[in-house]
Amino acid sequence: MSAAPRTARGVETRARLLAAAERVFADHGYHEASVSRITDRAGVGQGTFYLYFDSKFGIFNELVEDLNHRVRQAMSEGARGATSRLEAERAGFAAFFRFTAEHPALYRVVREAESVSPEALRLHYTRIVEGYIDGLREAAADGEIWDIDPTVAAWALMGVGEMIGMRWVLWGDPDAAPGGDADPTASGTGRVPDHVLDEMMRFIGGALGRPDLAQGPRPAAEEKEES
Amino acid sequence: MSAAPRTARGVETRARLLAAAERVFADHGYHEASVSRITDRAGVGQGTFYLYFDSKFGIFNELVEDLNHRVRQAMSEGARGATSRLEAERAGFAAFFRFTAEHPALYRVVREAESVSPEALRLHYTRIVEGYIDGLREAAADGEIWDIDPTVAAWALMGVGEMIGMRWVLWGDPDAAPGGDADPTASGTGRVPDHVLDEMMRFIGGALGRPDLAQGPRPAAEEKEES
Amino acid sequence: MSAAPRTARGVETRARLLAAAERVFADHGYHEASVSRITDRAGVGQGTFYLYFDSKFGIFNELVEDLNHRVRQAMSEGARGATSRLEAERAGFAAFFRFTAEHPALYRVVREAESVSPEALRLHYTRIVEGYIDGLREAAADGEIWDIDPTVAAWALMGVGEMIGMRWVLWGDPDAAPGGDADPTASGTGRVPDHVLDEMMRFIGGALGRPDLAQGPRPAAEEKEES
Amino acid sequence: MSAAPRTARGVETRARLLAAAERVFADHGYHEASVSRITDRAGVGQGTFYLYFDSKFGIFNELVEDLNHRVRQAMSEGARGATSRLEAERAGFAAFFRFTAEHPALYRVVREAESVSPEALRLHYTRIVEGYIDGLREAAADGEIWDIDPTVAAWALMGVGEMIGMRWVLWGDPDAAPGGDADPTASGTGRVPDHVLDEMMRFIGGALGRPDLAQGPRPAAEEKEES
DNA sequence: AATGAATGAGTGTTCATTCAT
DNA sequence: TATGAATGAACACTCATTCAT
Repeated sequence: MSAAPRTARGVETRARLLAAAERVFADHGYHEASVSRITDRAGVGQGTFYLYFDSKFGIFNELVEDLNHRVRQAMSEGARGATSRLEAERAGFAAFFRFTAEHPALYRVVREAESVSPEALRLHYTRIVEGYIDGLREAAADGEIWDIDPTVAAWALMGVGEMIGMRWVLWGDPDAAPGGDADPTASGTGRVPDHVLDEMMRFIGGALGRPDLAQGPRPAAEEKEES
Repeated sequence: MSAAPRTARGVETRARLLAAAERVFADHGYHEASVSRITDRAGVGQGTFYLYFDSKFGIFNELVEDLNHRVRQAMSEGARGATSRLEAERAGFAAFFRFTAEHPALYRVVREAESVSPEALRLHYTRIVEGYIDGLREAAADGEIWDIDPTVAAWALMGVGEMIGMRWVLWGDPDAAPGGDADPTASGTGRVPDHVLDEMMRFIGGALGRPDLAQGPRPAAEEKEES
Repeated sequence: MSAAPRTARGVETRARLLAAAERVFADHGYHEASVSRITDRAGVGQGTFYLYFDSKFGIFNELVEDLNHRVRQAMSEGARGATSRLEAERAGFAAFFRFTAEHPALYRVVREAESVSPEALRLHYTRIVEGYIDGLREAAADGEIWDIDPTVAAWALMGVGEMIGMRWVLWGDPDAAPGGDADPTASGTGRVPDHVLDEMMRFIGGALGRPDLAQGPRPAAEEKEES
Repeated sequence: MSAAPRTARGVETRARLLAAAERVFADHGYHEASVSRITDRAGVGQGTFYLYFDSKFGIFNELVEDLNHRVRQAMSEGARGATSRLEAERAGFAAFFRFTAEHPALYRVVREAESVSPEALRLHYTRIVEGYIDGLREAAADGEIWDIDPTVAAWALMGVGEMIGMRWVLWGDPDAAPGGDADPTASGTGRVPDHVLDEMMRFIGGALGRPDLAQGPRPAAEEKEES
């Protein structure tokens, strides 16, 4: 049975194990990531692992929880300084992409959770979606967006962020073509180019019926509107 | 080394193995799915597997390829009978969700491919996205949508479909709440309620700047607002 | 149950299998050599193998037998044209080394036979040794050699030939040093340099007490010493 | 990855595994010797094996190395007490045969190494030969033997020892005839009869041109010296 | 005579977990 | 608190052999 650490040293060891797990899970995926690899990277003995975690499955769930907490915090912090709703929205996504770039484990771990711990997976997505729903409700109340069903819209937004992040952050090289001989796992992590972020925000703006996002940035759009 | 079957009996056996793999991978995920479970379900001996596939990894890749082919076919077939672009679009998504419901392996296998065979994963998404891109280019040329970057928009659409499908088809029960004691893996597969599909199409319509999609349904929404 | 071939085609097939086995056993050793590799190389189906041989073990024994027969024939043929006993002796060894170079399977198969078919191994060595014994008896009767025990001497001669052959024919490159990064299995097969053959004959000549062999060449060696 | 043991218990376990491997490889040959047979004999679990050795191949190489070390030590220790060169030489061979009798693995493992680990095989023979070469050089410098090429002579000596050892020590029963129904693998290990050792030393003595070895025992040899 | 499909026992190896120290 | 030794179940994969055609 694992237990909460009782000493400062214990706290430190536990944290080292969790950090090591994030790296190892991100690099190898859940099944290839052995407990011994985690303890090696953490610089502790194998037995020590079981002082703080019940099982490999246990640390996995805790890690998903932890990442979920941190990514949501990063998103709200990212949006905090914004002076307008528009800016805040964009800042939230940008923070999400930044977090993804720094913590590729977020993607790898979460996607693999589908088969490892579906429960944890649901919790992760649901929590983020709930944040979106709240924001959408507020915005709708302020008349800033259409009256689109906030739950559906929130899941759609989640999907947009996930795919754009996967494509541009995780896969990195914007010109990466499947079949290329570069090792896809090694493609490192990039960032979302400004252009892509712009277009994505236009997509979202239009979707939610925000004239400010969808049409403001683009005179070209107006021509079209007229046509 | 695996080889193509040379007799009718061999063709039959190979097909049985592939079908069994789809089921087993969907039920257990890649790593929990043992070759012997696949051969058991196919009703052949363990060694027979290796007459037709190089490895467990090999059949996995082939399965991803196969599902990719079939889902794209289902989508274009679903859209074929449509009389308007609008209808076609909606029919394509509906076909995707139907396929998902019948082949939950699509999700489970593809998502796990992130860590099993990233190359296959990229190929899968990229091929679908390419279909979207073509459609978007055409629509833009016909003046039906804004001049949004088709690549960005296509990935965003992919994300919308993926998340809506995951939420409503894969998780099934629309009211499913994480933490419920129902086994999430067993929650079976449902279908996307019409209301959700409607809202999703409005989301997409607005995103792409299609007044027909985005605004048509709005009056209905207004009633709701009033209620 | 295997059977002797009844048609010309069958004779041909059987011979092709035996030749393929020689190559495959030489290249891979007994255990790495699968029956299917043999049938592949012979260009026949797997089942065909069992028409002519009882088992993998069966063809192995037959091959050892076959090689034994051929190497002994090569040795006596090699010696046949010789005009003096000295020349004949040398020619016999030279023929042995030549055969070894052309049929590396002889070494590889025979040495591995230690653990595969000790019975076949004994038979192989014993037959060759018996040839030596006969020759030694004759020579002793003619007063050409000491009265050394012919059995002991014969086994010793066998060892000399085996090791010199292994070192210079099988390992090839005379300067090959273990630990070099060249693949030892690929070092191909060489031939015994004249100098080595000379020295070996002096060794044997002295051992058997043949002044002709042992001392004749010495003056040449002295030049070398002086140079 | 295997690691060196860090505790006394670990050292003990590792040694038990190596000893068990020697027995099992000797009894069954490399390929028939399963890791589980080794661990069974060592009285440890299967997994324990991989704490100390990388693979079955790894322990094989280590065993060859180990046996090589020990046989060379046995030979030089055997020769140490000798008061004359003659005695030392004979004692060295006798020690070699004794070691062979106690460690039949030496032969079985080394001969099989031809196909399992040619690199290890070469190293083994080369190291022993190098010892011979050194001895021959010294003897030549002291004028005790002819000026025969020491490398050729050393390999020849190696062969003599190997074959005599195989014939009399490994096959045991001096009258053993191939085709007898006794199981050849079970023929146990015998010792080289004095008579055989005597004759072998005469063979070698003559070969190297040592009057002390070749002629002492045998008046017949004197005729030759005169010629 | 010839074949290729089928088999299932057997092997090397990994790894989450336990436990004595 | 920490550890490394030990375990054994589990798995991917191979291959000699059989058999229906």
